[in-house]
Amino acid sequence: MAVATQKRRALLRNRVQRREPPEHDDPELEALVREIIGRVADKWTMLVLEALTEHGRLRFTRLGKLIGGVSQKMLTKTVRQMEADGLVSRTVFPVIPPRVEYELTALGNSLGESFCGVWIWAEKHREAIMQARKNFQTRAAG
Amino acid sequence: MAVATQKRRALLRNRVQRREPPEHDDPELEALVREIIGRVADKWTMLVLEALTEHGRLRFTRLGKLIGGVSQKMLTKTVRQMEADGLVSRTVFPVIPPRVEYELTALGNSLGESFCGVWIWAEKHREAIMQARKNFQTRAAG
DNA sequence: AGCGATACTTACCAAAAGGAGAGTGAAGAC
DNA sequence: GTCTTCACTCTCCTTTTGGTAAGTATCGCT
Repeated sequence: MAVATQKRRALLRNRVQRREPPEHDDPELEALVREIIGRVADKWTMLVLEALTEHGRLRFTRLGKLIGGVSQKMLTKTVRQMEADGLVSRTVFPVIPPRVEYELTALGNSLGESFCGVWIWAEKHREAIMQARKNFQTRAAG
Repeated sequence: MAVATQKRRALLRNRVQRREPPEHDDPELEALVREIIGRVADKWTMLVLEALTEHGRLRFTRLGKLIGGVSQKMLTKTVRQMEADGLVSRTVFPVIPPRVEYELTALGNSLGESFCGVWIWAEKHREAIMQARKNFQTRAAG
């Protein structure tokens, strides 16, 4: 067991160094990883992740304003799911009016770091993408 | 990934120093980046990305089988959008029966590399997530 | 003549996402 | 006594997503 874990760790390290996506040999594991990815690769989840990474601990309303364009319903839903997955902690202060603070857990923070590469990619390549879209448009029209 | 994190942190620090909240610092750019992220952080897009990263050039049907559980409709839609964004190239061979091959462009490859961190995160922390879910369940029940 | 292969497209339908707006509850300010 | 605040929750409604199944086109094979 310990040996297997070690082997697995080494494998992951190598993958990172080779910058290759993980291989999925075990179908059960693969399904699980996909389910996690599917959940985490969601627009609102990523925006909450970003806001909390940038601003640390936040109250509900402020979090919503920082994200912008999110309805209370969706914000509640997203943040609750993230709590269920252990990505954020939710602290309720028993005062009136209510005060609830959200903060990334260690797990949430590590996810934020992993997604960081994608944010940078988007910023870096936005012009290339816009150009690609234009080209596609004209090709489709012609 | 550590380098990427540093870069992002630096970027964020600059924003803070300039006293510009993210939603007001070039709203056009911000909106664009979010739109890109929203498009790219999609279940099927990520799975196509994975399949093409792992297996290189692929035909339509094989791509669908490798992803598994995707309908023709969604595969077509996803792959077309990725083509429009310049992430994949689509090569049609004028033969019968038709032969169409999909392959990542340089841009698509770089995105795959950026997402790599997320895949590894999901694999690495899947147990922590499962545990968090269990805890949340029992807490919600109690 | 009929079948299979391939990469789609289209029509139809169910489910989920998500927005708008109203309601809640209890304390403190006016 | 009414208003405000906050973090929701609930209902109603529209939009989007996505699955299923059928159709299409053309060639070679039998």
